[in-house]
Amino acid sequence: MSEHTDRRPHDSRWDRFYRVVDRIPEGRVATYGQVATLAGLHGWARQVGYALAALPEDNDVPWHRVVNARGEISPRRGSPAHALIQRSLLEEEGVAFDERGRMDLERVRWEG
DNA sequence: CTAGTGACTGTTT
DNA sequence: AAAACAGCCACTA
Repeated sequence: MSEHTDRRPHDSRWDRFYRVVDRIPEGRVATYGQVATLAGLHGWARQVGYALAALPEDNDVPWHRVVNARGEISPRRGSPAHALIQRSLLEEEGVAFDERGRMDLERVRWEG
């Protein structure tokens, strides 16, 4: 992000995550823990979710390519609709889901 | 400062 | 294999 807008405290921190998410290729996914580790912050998986939840609607970050370690889309408490949108976006990129709503991480996971 | 919360994860039931 | 537990860390009120 811009060096001039670092005044918001979380931006500099969360930007580390956004940077990593931004590198996930189309048709691939990464787990929250993976994003945290690649950002050099092992163990901050929960914060990755928190950071993504704080994204504005008009963002360029491929937030939909981040899933949980079970290979499924993490359920939202507030808006279930967003999870459905995420699944649609992934399916558009060719990511397949089984009848239980899970994807094959071995196959679609981005290794970074 | 304490307590509650969450788009998490690895371990144990 | 699914659910429950217990760590986990920053943000908010």
